[in-house]
Amino acid sequence: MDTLETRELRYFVAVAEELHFGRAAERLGMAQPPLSRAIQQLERRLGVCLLERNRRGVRLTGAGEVLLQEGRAALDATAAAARRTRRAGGADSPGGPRDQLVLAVKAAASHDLLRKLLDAYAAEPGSAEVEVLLCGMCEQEELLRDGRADVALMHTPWNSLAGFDSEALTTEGQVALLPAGHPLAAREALSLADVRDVPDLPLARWPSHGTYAPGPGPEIHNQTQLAQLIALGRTVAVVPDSARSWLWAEHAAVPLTDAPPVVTHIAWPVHSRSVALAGLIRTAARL
Amino acid sequence: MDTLETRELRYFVAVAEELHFGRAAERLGMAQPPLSRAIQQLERRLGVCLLERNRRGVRLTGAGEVLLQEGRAALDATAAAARRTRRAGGADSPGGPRDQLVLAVKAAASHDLLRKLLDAYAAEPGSAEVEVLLCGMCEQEELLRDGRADVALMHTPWNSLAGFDSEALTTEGQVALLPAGHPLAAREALSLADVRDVPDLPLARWPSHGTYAPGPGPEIHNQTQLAQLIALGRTVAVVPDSARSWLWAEHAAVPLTDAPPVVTHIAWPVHSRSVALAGLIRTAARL
DNA sequence: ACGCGGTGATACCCGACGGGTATGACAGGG
DNA sequence: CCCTGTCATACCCGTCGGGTATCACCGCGT
Repeated sequence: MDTLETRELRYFVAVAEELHFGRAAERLGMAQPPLSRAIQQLERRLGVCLLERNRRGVRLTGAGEVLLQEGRAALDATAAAARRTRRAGGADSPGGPRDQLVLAVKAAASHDLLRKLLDAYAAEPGSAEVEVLLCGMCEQEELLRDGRADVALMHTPWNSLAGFDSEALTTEGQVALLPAGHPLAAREALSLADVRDVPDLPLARWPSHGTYAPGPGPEIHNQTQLAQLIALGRTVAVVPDSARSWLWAEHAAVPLTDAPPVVTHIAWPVHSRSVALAGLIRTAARL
Repeated sequence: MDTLETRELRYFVAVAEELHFGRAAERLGMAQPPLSRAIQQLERRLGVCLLERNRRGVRLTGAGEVLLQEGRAALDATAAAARRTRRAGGADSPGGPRDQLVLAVKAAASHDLLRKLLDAYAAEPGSAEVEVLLCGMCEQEELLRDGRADVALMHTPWNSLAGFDSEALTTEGQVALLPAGHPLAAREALSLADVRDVPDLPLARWPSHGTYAPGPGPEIHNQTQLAQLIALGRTVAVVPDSARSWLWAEHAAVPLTDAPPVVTHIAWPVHSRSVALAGLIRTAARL
């Protein structure tokens, strides 16, 4: 009577994201009429109007917004349950598959910290196998939530630690990454204001949870692209100190006096009770 | 093919908790054979053995433990989605039902703080209606997770703030609560060691997430019971300073020098995006 | 003004599957 | 030894989820 099925949540999230029954049905691999009916049944069962159907397309009501948010979280949780259970399968029988940990790391970030962590953990007696899952800019949180990863390296202020347990590992400052020939590249230090309004060098824009803030600068998708755009003199970026390890000859890095420090954390889902995970965290904390 | 239905999770959690198909089926309001079949299907779909069936009862495998843990979380998340959506229903239409917040508080704890908070918030312009949900010793976390509450007052070190956003409100010391006539009641201050091994007064035991640690003292379920047992000279307890507001004449409170301080937090689920909630938190932070 | 395209809703049918009842296989205890 | 209690199997049935065909409605073009 009052318990939502994951099927219903999947359907509703698809419709709420597409705002179009036909496209949502296609995405779900089904026909449109049963999808319409399913959403109507869902609305009846909840006793709530979720969608506002104007003859031209669909809009979310307030309750719909809530269900989109909460439904995504619930779907993540069930997906995580399935994945983690599958991975734990057989691990109880002695001689079964070794413990395995999936560690999510932003590609090209914290490279030497990561190497040190992996080396130190591998040297521990009884350590599990660690699979490194290199991901995009802000995906670690999603990967942890839906069970594709067990543990992640995260970087405040870009990642949010909300909803996870975490331990801070290192703190570093930030530098401005400029084309080597640029006048500002000769300075000893810069402030954020200096790099924000350079007329010929618009500040690069990083995605924040899949969307880009508006602005004049180019939209950055990965580190290679950023490096090239800077080398070409098209943009300037604010990056952590450790980025110096991948500087090109055409790059210059100038310390920033007032940029917020970047803290690298190791983070994991609350209530994780795996000995392998505990060992990795202990190793990380000792670095 | 790989997406768990909430029905399957409900069934498995019931079996895993009862460790008995018959009782689980009864609890679920269904017959035992379809339940057996559903669990078998679940195991086949996950490709994992979840239960070890000895002819006498059932035991969880390692994978089963994982699914019990993760499945509970997933069920909480879907229940929360349903509840919060229902509560948000109609709130979007102007003139619809007022915003409502459910605040979970341990019964008899932080009484004056709660009163101040409610008064201050009610005085705010545009404040929502606040329903106070008085709960047992450690239920706030569950209430927040499954959507029965929107926000809670929690007390470290008893409650865990893991998985929630929170803000610290007040810190207080702890006192030993003794029968008025007891020799220790005359002391100016006590240490934890003093109250731990009083031969004639075993330390009362509080439940921690539903279970009691072993020990000689009585198992406490609520504040009234504790007060009476102390007055009867049967036990001694360690409680926050603010408990002084409900002391009886037969009680004596003696400060403890080395007890961990009790911090009262206001906590809420991560990603909450309600203006009413934000207002309540802001009010609390200003107290 | 009229027809056309595109939206979501309705009508109807069918097969899958979730659930019930009856029964079986098997172990432990009086 | 049978009786009790456990979970698994066999079989039946009704519900309901999904597909196809179609409708009702609106905006827009000519």
